[in-house]
Amino acid sequence: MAKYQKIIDWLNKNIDEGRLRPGEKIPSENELCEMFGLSRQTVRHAIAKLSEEGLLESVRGSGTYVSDQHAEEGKKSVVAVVTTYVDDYIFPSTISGIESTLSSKGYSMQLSFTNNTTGKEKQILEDLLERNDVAGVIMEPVKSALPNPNIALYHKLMERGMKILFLNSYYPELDLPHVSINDEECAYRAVKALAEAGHKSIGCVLKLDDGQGRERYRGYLRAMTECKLSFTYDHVNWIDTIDIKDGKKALGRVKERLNGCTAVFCYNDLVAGMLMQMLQEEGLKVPGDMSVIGMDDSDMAKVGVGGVAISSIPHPKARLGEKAAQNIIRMIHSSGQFGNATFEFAEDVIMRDSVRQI
Amino acid sequence: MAKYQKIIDWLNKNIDEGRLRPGEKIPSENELCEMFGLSRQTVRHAIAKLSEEGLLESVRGSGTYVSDQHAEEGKKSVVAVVTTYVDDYIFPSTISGIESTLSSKGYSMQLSFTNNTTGKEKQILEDLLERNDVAGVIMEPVKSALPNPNIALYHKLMERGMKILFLNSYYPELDLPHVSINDEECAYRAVKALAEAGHKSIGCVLKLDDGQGRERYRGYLRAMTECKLSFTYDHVNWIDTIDIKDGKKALGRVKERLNGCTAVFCYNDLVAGMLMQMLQEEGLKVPGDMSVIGMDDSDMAKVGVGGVAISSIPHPKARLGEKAAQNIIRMIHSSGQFGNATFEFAEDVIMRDSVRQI
DNA sequence: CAGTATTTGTTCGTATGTATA
DNA sequence: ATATACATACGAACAAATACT
Repeated sequence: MAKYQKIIDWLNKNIDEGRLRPGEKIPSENELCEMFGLSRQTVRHAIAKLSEEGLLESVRGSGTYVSDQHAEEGKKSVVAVVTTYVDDYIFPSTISGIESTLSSKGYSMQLSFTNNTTGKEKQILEDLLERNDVAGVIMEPVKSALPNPNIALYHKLMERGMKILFLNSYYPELDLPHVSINDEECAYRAVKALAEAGHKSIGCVLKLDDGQGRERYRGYLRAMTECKLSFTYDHVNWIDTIDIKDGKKALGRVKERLNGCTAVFCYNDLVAGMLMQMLQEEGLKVPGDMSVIGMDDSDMAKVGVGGVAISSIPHPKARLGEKAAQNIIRMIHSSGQFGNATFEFAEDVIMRDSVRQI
Repeated sequence: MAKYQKIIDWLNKNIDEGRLRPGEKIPSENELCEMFGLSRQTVRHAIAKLSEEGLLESVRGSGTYVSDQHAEEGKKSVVAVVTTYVDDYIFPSTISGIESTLSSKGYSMQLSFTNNTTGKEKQILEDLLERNDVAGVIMEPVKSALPNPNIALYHKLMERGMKILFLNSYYPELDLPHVSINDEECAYRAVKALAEAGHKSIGCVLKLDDGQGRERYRGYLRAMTECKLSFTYDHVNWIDTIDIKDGKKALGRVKERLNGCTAVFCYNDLVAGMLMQMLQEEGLKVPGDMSVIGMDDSDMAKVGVGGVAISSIPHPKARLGEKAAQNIIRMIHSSGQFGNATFEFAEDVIMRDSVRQI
């Protein structure tokens, strides 16, 4: 190893461990020469290297000082925001909430999409590893219910001190904070609302490839158990993202599996709407024959399908984004340790036409 | 001036002026020593400085080479995208189109919002001036119909070689390319469609504070002239962004000014929808008493107001974003000169319930 | 305030090691 | 194998800015 590298290591170590604090003067070149038994040229080479990195700043006639943290933070004013894809009704508000909060605190936002594929996620994470101007990441997990092949990359980012906050869901393998809705609690409230309306046999249609589906399933189960309703796995329907795009095809099976149910809890309003449309086309009435409840309180829920407005649980949208941005900024400012930045929203059901009181 | 600075200047000049091309070997350290009559340390110091900047790369045992352009571009792989605000129906698709195209070419997207205020625009432009990792900007103008106080900042950016492409509209003061819909042509087609349906007295409701309103007004005028319809300025209604948020209040005046019209061309579907709602509430029938045509082909147009689907001109949304991203990349790659990167989309009217055939 | 010591900035010279052509 | 060219390292000197007495 080169001799100057030893000086670099020594300085790095002392700065890291707090023996040399920001603004403090490091030993003079001649002192370092004696300490290491090296020539001044070599010492100067080491100092030059660290100065290039911005860790040290020399003042002629005075000395060499450890850079202010502040000066370093000024350069790292970008927060990367990575989401899966763009939907029309939640994404715009959330992203707007994130951006307005970030920009009011002097940060700019870099936005990427994973298209919900781990390949693209990998590419984005590798890019983040190479960049040194990104202070933090707000990340929406990719297929968070399935084992993720990019966990090692997250660990690398964490080792480099990158602040990471998950949005909407989280990877159980990583001990990192998240900001999301409390999917379990929301699902619980939705199903409980159906039970309180007098329904005994309640099915569900959930998404299987993200953690939100998993959590909502847990909430469904808790409500069913607590309300002492009989639970049959026959009434549990799992669909995935592709099914949602295909639409009716995938929902054909669903109708059969809801046989005997008087109510169904749907993953979101989009699924609820598609289901209602299918039921109506087959001559069944909502809520007469089947009560339906969704999530997100989208425009579709308000307008309704076939004139039947959909009961739903509101999504905090803009507030979710603001909270996520606030928390990533807190994490960035607090060096090393920070309080728990996890936050979960839970809203109450908005009852509309699609649920029948028995 | 330090002697090593002379070497740096000489090298910079030769690289700038193309005498030393990317990939080429610069004179060896010893050659430079002789050329400048300086010691090898001094020459090495100069080379080290430039290597830190990424302009030179030394290979032990071989020589020092001018960095590939490619290696330099690798660092400037951020495209800033600045839009006014987030709406629910055009923005998501457009931004998604931009991001997917940028990311497929190895660029990442930094997104900011001006909230349609010149103050925020100024702040963003100043930030861009300080940053040196941004290769290009896709910019949606702020209130593009009014004189812009930030033109000087745009000139500064241009002087620094920043590639700038405008989206949706443009500043007439600046000779810069834009990607947008052809507002003039689209408005022309919409109004012509009304004329071809037999309408003689056609009004309009347009937005006054952006260039799109101005262009659509020109299209309205051209259609009226070409179809030899009588034009009265009484039938021209100007509203601004705040009116749209206020909703009905501002449209009260509009109804009076449309007196005598049998059809009206609206700035977009949102305005068309609000107008239709107001007319319906006052007992007037669409299209019986008044035919309405909008723009953007939003969900609202498809679903309709009071069961009346709105005729509209489609917005290319995702394609607009893709085109903008493609063109900014073209501009970035072509050093200095580039072909005209301006592109305008023009779509055909989609006729629905809201226009009556006379 | 002046003078001196300290500290970094610049430049010269020299030497050895190591990768490449 | 040799010459070339970069990488690392040491020694020395003076200049310029700062700090201290």
